[in-house]
Formats: sequence, structure tokens, C-alpha cells
Amino acid sequence: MDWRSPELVAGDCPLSRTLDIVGGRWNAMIIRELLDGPKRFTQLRAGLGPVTAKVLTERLRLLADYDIVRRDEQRGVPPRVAYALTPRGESLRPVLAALWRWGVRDEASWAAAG
Amino acid sequence: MDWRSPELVAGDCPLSRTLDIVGGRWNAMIIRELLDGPKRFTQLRAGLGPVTAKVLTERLRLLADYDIVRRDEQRGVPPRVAYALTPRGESLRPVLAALWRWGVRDEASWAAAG
DNA sequence: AGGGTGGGTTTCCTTCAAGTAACCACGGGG
DNA sequence: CCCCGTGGTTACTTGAAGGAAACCCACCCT
Repeated sequence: MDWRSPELVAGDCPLSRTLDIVGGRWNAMIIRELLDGPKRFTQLRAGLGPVTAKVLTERLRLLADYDIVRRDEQRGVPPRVAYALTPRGESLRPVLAALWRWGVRDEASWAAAG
Repeated sequence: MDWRSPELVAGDCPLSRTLDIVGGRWNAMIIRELLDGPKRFTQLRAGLGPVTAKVLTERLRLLADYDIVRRDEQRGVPPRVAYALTPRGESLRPVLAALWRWGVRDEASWAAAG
């Protein structure tokens, strides 16, 4: 792995670009939910705990702009909207897996040490 | 990978705990610098681009609290302080590598599509 | 006397993500 | 008639992160 490149200094290194998407308070957890398969707005809210509708809408729109999630609106009453990962979103699976694994292993060894 | 666990809803799922450390504007890039080997304060500043002394100090102290970096102060005039990764910090290497790889591959395919 | 050095601290200010609360359209059910 | 559920929107407020600029020690060199 070559951690060096000219533009890394300018602040748009690959790390930062990935973290623009996967960082932040909710994005990773939303993607995690959708790695299970498509879900509707209310299901996402339920799976994410204390996220407000405003923030969830915001984050989903942002992730849609980034072509990470796709929004499938089924008209009718009441309206139902399903969210699913795009291929680009799916491609984040190994990244999320790495983050998840570190969190799990670390929790264990951190507790063991103290 | 089992993306489910009871406490995931409470917001302290393994993903979030890893991102507490690796997320944020500078943390990942600081760790990236130190994966090259120990560096001194000024070297870090140089490698990171436009980070102010205040913020860098802040981030380094935080990472030290998390036992990700170790601070080696060599007294004298002028004072010299070296920062190095702890084993816990080193263990983040695969995580950073995954983030980095996604950023690189994505940059390519994103540009190709556009 | 004045400047450079390394590794900061302090104060102030701006920005932005997130939270709170209220509201919307529909139609169905009681 | 009024509320419920779905998937939001809008306006307002808050808190924390981050940046800018100035300053600090203690010593060396000129």
C-alpha cells in the first residue's frame, strides 16, 4: 500500500473521500441497514434508533446524490418508498466489514485490558 | 458477518465506535502519516497540509487518550516530541487500507462513468 | 536587540450537523 | 368527526468542530 500521493496533502486523499461518504453520524449505519437488503423509510428509522425524520431524509438524499442508495417511490396511499443500495453502495461492503471487525475485536481487547 | 446485535440500535454499534476514532476531519490522516513510522509534530503538520497547530494538538491528545498514539517527549531546547502508533493504533492498518482502497477504486470508476 | 526554533496555548469567531417541534397530503377505519 | 400511518417539509435552536491570529518559553545565533 502506497500511502503517498501528491494530492494527499491537499486534503482530498482517498481516505478523506471515502470518509466523506462513510463517516458522519449516520451514513455508515444507514448503509449497514441496507446491506441486509432494501428497506422502507420506517424500517430504517426503526433499525437506527434515535434518528429524526429530518436527518434521515437528509442523509438518504445525500447518499442518493453520491449514487450510494437508490430511492424507489411506489405511489399510492399511503406512499411507500423503498431504499436500496446501488452497486456503488454494495461495493462499500468490505469497507464496512473492516470497520465493524475492528470495532468488535477492539471492544473485546479493550475490555480485557482496562 | 452478522450486522445485528442488540446494542446496535443504541448507537454504540461496532461501526460507530470505530468511526469515533477513525472518522472526523483529521484522525484518519494522522494515523495514515504514522503508519509510515514515528514522526514529530512539525513533520505531521507538513504531511497533513492545512491543519492548524491547535487542531493537530487536540487530535493527537485525543488519539493518545484512546491509546492509538503514544507521545514521546524529549526534553531540551527546543523541545522535541515524537508521536508513534501504539499496537492498538497499528491494528487500524487494515481498516485504513480498506478505506484507502475504496477511495482509489471509486475515484477511477467514478471518473470513468461521470 | 532582534530573529529563529519546536511545540504548543489562548481567545475569538464561523460553520455546519444535528435535534426539536410543528405541519403537510392522502385516504381508511372507528 | 377525528385520528392513524407514511414519508416527508419547514423554521428555529443548539453544540461541537474547526479555523485565524496572537502569544508563550527557553535557548541559540548574529
